[in-house]
Amino acid sequence: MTDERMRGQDEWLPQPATEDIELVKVLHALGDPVRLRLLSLYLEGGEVSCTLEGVGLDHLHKSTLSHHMKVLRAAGVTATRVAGRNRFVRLRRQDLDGRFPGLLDALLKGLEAQ
Amino acid sequence: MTDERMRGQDEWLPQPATEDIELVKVLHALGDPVRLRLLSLYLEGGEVSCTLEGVGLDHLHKSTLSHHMKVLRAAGVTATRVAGRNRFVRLRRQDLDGRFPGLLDALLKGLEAQ
DNA sequence: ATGATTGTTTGACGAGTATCCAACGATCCG
DNA sequence: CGGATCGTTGGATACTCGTCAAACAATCAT
Repeated sequence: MTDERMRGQDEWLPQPATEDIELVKVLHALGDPVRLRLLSLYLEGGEVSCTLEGVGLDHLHKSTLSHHMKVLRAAGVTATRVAGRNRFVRLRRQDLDGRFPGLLDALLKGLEAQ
Repeated sequence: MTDERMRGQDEWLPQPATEDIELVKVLHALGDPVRLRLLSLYLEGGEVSCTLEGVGLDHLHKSTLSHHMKVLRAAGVTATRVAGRNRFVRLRRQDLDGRFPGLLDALLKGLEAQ
């Protein structure tokens, strides 16, 4: 099932509907150093372009990062808006907070603590 | 580094010290259906024997479950006390709550919601 | 149009992992 | 002692996954 609420606004990459987000898939998606680093970027708020520089992920090939972003999107963690050549990624904070209350806040605190 | 606080009491299987518990390893350990099911058992409180019946994991070989329990222990999620032939597993709730405040609570709520 | 930019897709490869099975070690019980 | 119980370990196998490289598609700029 695909989320339909954003129809007619912009173009978005496919993502699971809110009610289809599964905890085990979210945890699996975040149980990787690269994707957890991406999460910490997204947690800072706003939209993030796929072009990443100086965030400690320069050693990775662009296709590798594209793969990781797809995993996060498929798990329901992020939403990706398509604007021309660019993709802007943001956290699905409202959806995640509604489905797993306190999870993102705990992860944010945990990431800061380390 | 190994946690030394429990010396002289009982025999425990090796586990990482509290300050060595890493968020990404915890998330990776829990990003698996079997281990997340185990977590939900441990979250109910008390110690749980390794003998599991009627909890929806009967289809797995005992060595497979032993492997999953080892992963949880190595990630710092659980502690295992050895008493004779038996092993009693419990959550390291205090350690995890101290290191990642709110994480276990959010996971518990998330598991109940599903 | 031509070329540069941005990101995805596909294939390949090595590393990791989930599972079962068999064997083992340790422990408890007659 | 001898057998049963509880759990771990090692090997084998199939599958998943992280990474890179090359090709591709779409868009923007000149």
